[in-house]
Amino acid sequence: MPKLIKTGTGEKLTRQREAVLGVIREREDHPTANDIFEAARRRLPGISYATVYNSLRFLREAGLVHEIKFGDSASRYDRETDRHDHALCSQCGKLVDFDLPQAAELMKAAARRSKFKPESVHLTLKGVCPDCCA
Amino acid sequence: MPKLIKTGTGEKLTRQREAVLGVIREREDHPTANDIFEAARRRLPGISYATVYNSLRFLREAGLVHEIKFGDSASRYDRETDRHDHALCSQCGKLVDFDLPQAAELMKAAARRSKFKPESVHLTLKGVCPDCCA
DNA sequence: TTGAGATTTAGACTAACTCTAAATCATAGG
DNA sequence: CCTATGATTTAGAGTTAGTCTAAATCTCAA
Repeated sequence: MPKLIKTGTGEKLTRQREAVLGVIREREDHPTANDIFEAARRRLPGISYATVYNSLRFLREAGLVHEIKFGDSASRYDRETDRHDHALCSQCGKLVDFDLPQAAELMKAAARRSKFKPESVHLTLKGVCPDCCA
Repeated sequence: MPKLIKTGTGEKLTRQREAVLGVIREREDHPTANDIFEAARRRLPGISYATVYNSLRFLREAGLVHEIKFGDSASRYDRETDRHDHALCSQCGKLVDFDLPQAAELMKAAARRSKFKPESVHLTLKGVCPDCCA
């Protein structure tokens, strides 16, 4: 069902990789590698920690999952692979996806200012989420 | 000379903290904690690794330095404490500061989309720096 | 001069990965 | 059906960046 973008010899969507992808796809939130390891172990009891990391790298390079790195603590993984931005709640730590429609112009403006040849932009909003505001 | 923003009992700009601040202030680039440790040791030979980290936390909380965390590898420190954005070269890894004048509106737009009460925005451009472009 | 609190120090510890080498698996050729 | 070649997985050791701890040292007001 999932289309592999990545080609090259011997890069298959194995049982383990499928389990990891399944875990990420069925979750609404943004699990860490460790969360994924625990959930994947429920589907495939023998799966190892290293394999989860290997699978995450494979899936990321294949464009099937998106890795979010804030410097704080562990990377989080996201089933949403289209370009988008993140809002991080300063109270509860919740991470929410959103998309800024003006992203393309934004990238151009940032490129003009920095003199870089642009490849991608990512915006992070820090603030208080609706739940914590209430 | 540096104004302490942070007050509260017993939070002094000690010799060690001043050395750390001095290292950051005299550099054009964005050193890691380890770079800072090595440079600070040249000024204050006995300074310990832990003290550099303690000082960096102190200086950050006092608003005297800015910490940049990309998920990749170590945090970097920046003498520029005003709000600004970063461009990261995908070829050579160089990190450059720039400022987007429309940041305030941007924050509002992001807040609208995400429904968060905004506190700060940060934008990261990935691309190729002028040196690598040439 | 003293002593209470702040700060520094060395080094142990931790979290989050990454690496390694041996075992296992998948499959194309015989 | 066998086999062997390369890809993949595994357990566990290693690494990196940073935090913690407890003892030593410093500072300064009383």
